Amino acid sequence: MRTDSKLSRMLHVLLHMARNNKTYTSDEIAQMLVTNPVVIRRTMAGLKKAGFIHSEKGPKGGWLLVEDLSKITLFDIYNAVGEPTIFAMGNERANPDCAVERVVNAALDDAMNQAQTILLTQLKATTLADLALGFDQICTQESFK
Amino acid sequence: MRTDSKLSRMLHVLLHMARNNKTYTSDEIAQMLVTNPVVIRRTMAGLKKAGFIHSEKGPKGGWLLVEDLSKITLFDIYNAVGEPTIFAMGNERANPDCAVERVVNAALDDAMNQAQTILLTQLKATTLADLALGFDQICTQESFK
DNA sequence: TTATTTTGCAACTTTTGATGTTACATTAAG
DNA sequence: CTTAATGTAACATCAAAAGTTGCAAAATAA
Repeated sequence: MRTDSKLSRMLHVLLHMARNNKTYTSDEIAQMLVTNPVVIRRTMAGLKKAGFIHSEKGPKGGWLLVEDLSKITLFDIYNAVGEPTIFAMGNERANPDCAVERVVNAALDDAMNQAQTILLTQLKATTLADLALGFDQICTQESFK
Repeated sequence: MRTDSKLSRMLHVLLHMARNNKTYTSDEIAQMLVTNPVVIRRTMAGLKKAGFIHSEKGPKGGWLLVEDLSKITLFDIYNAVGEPTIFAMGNERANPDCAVERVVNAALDDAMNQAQTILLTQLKATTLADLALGFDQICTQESFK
């Protein structure tokens, strides 16, 4: 499969939404991310369900950020987009008959669990406000580009 | 794509090879892993190049482990099978024009790099001998199964 | 030297999950 | 009522891992 970029993309979108504080249509966002508006709706549905954004149908409709950036962690977004699979490698079978394979599985699972814990801990420790701050430090003015 | 299981599979094979200390044909190994002998040859070619195993053509040929388990780490095998991609998620573009996206990328890269470091450190810290020992502790006798 | 067994490997096919696309229903503004 | 949006189902595409097929090369044994 391809690399899952839903988390990355949604962070990108949310930071833009926060900066410009306006409603965006799926088409605008799709152009920004160089993709399709349906993909945007599909992914942003999760953010809506989580209560971070709001959507409105009809003319003048679109998407609007309704939560404070400081209250949203990267982990929250990871969750909101469906907790995508983290690893591209892993064990062949979950519950093998072979005892040798079980030992191998346990070793790899252990290493991967440690890595996953670090990753999720990092995501939990970072808010969108942190990212916005980082942005302000490297760039004064920039719209969608 | 599917989850890469080359590391897992090769660990499984090598532990069996060490236990029984004989040559195995690709067909035997393929049956053990429930796959195709060509897939086995393809993957084990990396282990051969790394010097962990030896192969012999013709009748009485096959694969033989030629390195001490205590001298092979899980990381060595990870390398030998071509350093498979670790993460199934990640950034959309490597070098985006958009400054917001660069900030997002940096945050995710940082978290993922930390996780990767932990994972590889674990793999480096574990030898096949460690796994064999773990096996002996949970099982007295077991052949391919 | 010939038949057999086995690795080596190129070229293709299949599988699987993310992403992309099309079509149409629904809803709100004017 | 027309237009501009979201909501969603159904299907198409893409990419990477794994699986297959076919055949060359080499080694053994008769």
